[in-house]
Amino acid sequence: MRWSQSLVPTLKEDPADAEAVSHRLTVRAGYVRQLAAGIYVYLPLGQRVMHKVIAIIREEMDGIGGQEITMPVILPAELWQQSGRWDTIGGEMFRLKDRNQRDLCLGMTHEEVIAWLAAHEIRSYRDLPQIWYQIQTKERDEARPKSGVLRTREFIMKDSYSLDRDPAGLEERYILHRDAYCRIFERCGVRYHVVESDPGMMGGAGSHEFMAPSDAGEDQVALCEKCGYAANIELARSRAVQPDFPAWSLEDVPTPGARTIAEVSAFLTISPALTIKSLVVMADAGPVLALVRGDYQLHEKKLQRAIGPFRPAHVEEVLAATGVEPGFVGPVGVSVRIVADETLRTGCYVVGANKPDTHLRGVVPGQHFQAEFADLREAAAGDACSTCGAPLRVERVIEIGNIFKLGTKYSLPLRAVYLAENGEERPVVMGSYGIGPARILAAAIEQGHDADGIVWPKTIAPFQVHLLIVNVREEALAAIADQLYRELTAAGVEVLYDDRDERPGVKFKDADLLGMPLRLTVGARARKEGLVEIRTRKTGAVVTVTPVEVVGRIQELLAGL
RNA sequence: CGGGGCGUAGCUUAGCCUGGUAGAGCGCUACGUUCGGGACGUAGAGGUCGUCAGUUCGAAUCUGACCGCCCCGACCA
Repeated sequence: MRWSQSLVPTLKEDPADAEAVSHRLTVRAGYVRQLAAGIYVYLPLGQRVMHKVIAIIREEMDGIGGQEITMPVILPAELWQQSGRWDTIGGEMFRLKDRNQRDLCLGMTHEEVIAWLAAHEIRSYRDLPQIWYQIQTKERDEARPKSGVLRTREFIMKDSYSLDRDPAGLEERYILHRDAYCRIFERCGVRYHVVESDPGMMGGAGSHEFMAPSDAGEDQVALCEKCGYAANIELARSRAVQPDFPAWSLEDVPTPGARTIAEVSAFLTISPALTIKSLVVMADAGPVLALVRGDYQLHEKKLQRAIGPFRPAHVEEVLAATGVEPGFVGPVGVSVRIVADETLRTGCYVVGANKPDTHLRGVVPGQHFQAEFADLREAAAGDACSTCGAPLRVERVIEIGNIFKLGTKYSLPLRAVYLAENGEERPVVMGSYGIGPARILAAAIEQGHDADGIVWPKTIAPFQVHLLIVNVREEALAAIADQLYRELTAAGVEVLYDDRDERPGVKFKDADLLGMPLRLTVGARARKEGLVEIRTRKTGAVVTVTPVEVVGRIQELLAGL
């Protein structure tokens, strides 16, 4: 591709509204433009990256027997009413009416359509198993689009769905997908972890997420280096390291003005691990007191699993439930439901005394108050792995793929059933599997960049070679560069040919910014000594070769990347 | 949805507090010089200062409403 005839609008300065590295670089290097919050145009270079990622995904999906189809973006409400998700999914679903006032929505995922299709077309156990997939635009009215192409309201997704006779079949299809996903992310050159995850609104019996380590990520995972345990922090299990508990006897201690755990532990000069954090929340059935050890964070999803939907209590509600303002609330002597984190089964703690400016020291759970116990705390770095005991690491990540065992959650309401060998009618057992190509693009940049710009993995770079002619007006140079462009292209190497009439500095800066794996420079040395330079973007290593050697050396260098 | 910030030329922005007809750098056009790490000169084009209403003799500037964008949180594939 000749740059002089292409749309590659690079910017000298960072766009004012971009913060994440991948956001800044995709905009500056001319890969994308933002049309509205969470809505993007892919320019030619961005489009080429997406094509490459998608081609890899398609190969691997076809490789496990996937059959590509395309489902509609506009969907009738009835399907979603049948599965129940018309009501359970909130503002995230774009909804509209047609000219006859019929309810429609824009597709955010396609389990319902797949179940509908299966209900119509699958009749016998002989028709199973099946893997159907599509690579198509999804629409989700995200509450908060952010970080460029990482979280958008419209995005391409590869979603696939497996149909099986029974859970054993689902397990097979699930493993096939897991392994295919590993190959996809490896081929795309992104680092990732496979972690246990929360099925969330998808429902079902189990799920994993594919997580690319990056500071720009929205999720966190807990990892055990020793035994390989890996889980989203939303459900990660771990064992707290127990402090040495002093032999306190039960007594009130004055703590004037000390409300937060930090203030109380500093005032009493004790470790936060010797305190209990008491939080009042309002559940459907009324107030609940949730307890975690002072040095831990309450994980709201875990609490929700334990008590159902809730919200933080207002000050008046805290007063009504405990008789004291937030800051001095504790579990002793209150009459509300108490749910405590597992960590608190043993020990001796300082808690709020439910009296102003007072805490209670020497509280022993089970003796001074009764509680239900559940896993409520967020796993933290340094916790012991619940499987092997080694210390856990916590890492920030970008979710680039996920796999769900759905079971019969959608096949039952949508009547996707088949006739078994023995004549029995049975529900199809489903799985669903997603990958976000744009997140692979962004994760690759987050993981591969330096101060000068992007450093693409060769497999998803828009071009392998950035051919740079230092001065297009020198005919001798132009002749050499044109010739190299033709030869490389003929040899099947993808070349971005910077044939613009720009000064060398501009071209070098842009080459670094765009991030192609190899840069081929035709400049003064070509004129004087008949030599051209090949520079590896990642390492900066330069080799000097004669023009006739170029194609061979380029292929060699690419093979080595 | 709650909190914070910001909307001035294609991009990055000054001016706003203290009202008096809008400025810079980059980019763009033309010509000349220059040509291996974001050159220089000369001459140009380009702005309903987000929108609407109000205050005022006069509003980019003050007030209100609305719209849009970013960040934190909530929510969530």
